[in-house]
Amino acid sequence: MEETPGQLARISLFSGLLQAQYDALSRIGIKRSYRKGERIFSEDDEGTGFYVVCAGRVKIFKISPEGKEQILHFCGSGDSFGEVSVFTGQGFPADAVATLPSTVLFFPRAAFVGLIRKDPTLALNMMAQLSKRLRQFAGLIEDLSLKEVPGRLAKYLLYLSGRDGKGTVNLDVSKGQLAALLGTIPETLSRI
Amino acid sequence: MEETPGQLARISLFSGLLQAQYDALSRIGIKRSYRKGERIFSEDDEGTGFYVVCAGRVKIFKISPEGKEQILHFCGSGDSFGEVSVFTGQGFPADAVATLPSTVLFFPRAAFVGLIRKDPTLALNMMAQLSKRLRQFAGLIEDLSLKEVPGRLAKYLLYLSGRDGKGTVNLDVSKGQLAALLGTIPETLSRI
DNA sequence: AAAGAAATTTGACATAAGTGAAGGAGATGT
DNA sequence: ACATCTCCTTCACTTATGTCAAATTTCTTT
Repeated sequence: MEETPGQLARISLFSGLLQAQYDALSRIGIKRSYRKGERIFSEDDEGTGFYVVCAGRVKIFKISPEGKEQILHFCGSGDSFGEVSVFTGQGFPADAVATLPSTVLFFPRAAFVGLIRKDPTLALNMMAQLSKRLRQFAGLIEDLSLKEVPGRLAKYLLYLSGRDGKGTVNLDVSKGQLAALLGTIPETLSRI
Repeated sequence: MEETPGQLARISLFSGLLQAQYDALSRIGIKRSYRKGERIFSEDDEGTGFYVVCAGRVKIFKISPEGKEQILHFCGSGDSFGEVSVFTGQGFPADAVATLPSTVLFFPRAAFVGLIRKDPTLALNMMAQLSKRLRQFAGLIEDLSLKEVPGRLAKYLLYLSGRDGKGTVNLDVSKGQLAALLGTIPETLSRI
C-alpha cells in the first residue's frame, strides 16, 4: 500500500504513534475497495481483522428475520469498524455494507495485536475508540427504550444543525435509512 | 488494601499479568463498600477512575426524566464497570447503584493508565472487556429494536436455563428489575 | 403473629407505532 | 421526452405495549 505516514496520522486511532509504528502499519494494512451496496462482512463471519475507512461510507447494522434493520452507526473517512471480534475472538456482532463506493484498509488480527504489544499509545487510542463507541451505543439504547420516535428525530436534527450551523439542515442519508437509524420505519418517520 | 495477587488474578481483566503488575495493582486499588441501594456514581459525574466488583452486585442503568429505567447490565463479582470515562475523559455515560451490599475496588485513572503503558497484556485484557460489552450492547439494541417483549423474555429465560440446567429457572432479580432489563414495565412483563 | 409496606398481578383503557396498500414525486436510463 | 424504477408520503386499520387504578400476594418489621 502506498499510504504515507501523514495519511495514517490523520486517522485518530493512529494519532501520536512512534514512527516505527507507522511504517509497520503501512506494511500490514491491506487496501480493499467496495462498490456501493457491496457487503463487507456479515454477522457471525469469522473476524480475522478490523477495518479503517479511507473514503466512502460504511453502514454497520443488525437485521431481523423479517427484514427490518437497525443501523448501529455509519463509518466515514477515518473511522474504524470490526474491532470487536479482534479482541473477543468470536464472529462479527453485526453486518457491514458500503453505502457509497468505498476504500478501506484491512488490518489482520495477529499482526495488529503484535503492534499493540509494542506501542501502548496505539492500545490507548484503541481503548478510547472502543469507549467512544460504547458511549454511543449506551445513548442509542437509552433512545430506543426511553424516548419516542419524535424525540429521537428531534435529537438527531439538533445534532445535524449543530454541524451545519444555518437554519437549514442537510440530511446525509435517505429517509428510509434515517428511519432504520432511529429504530423505526419510513412511514412513521414521514408522519413526524 | 490487603488483596493477595491470587485474588486479583481471579479477575479476568487482570489474568495473565506480570507479578510486578499485581503488586502495582494492589498498591493503587482502593477498596470501597456500599449499602444495598446506595449510588456509586451518576451519569455525567466526572470519571476519575473505574471499578471492579469484589462482592455483591452493581446495576448500571439509564433513567428517563419520567423515571423509567433501562438497565444496561448487572455487574457481579469480578466484573468491571465505569471504564468508558477512563479512556474518553468525559463523564460517566450512565448511573451505577449497588443492588446488594457490595465491596468494590476503585482504580484511579492516571495510575491505571500508567500500568497499561507498562504491560500490554493488561491493555489487551481491557480491550477484550470493552469488546465484550460492546457485543452485549449491540445485542440489547437488536432486542429493543427488532424483537417484541415476549421474544426478549424468551431469550432471557433460555439464557438462564442454560446456566441452571434443570427444568426450573431461578430468577436472580425481581420482576420489576427484569422488566427494566428487558426494556419494558412490570405490568407488561407480568402478562407475558 | 399481626400489621404494614412493598411487590406482583389483573383489569379496563389509551395510544404510539407498525402493516398493507395506493398514490405521487423525483431520479435514472433509453 | 418517455417510460421505468425507486423512494417518499398518505390513508385506513391493527396491534403491541404503556397508563392508571384496584386487588392480591409476598415480604418486613414490630
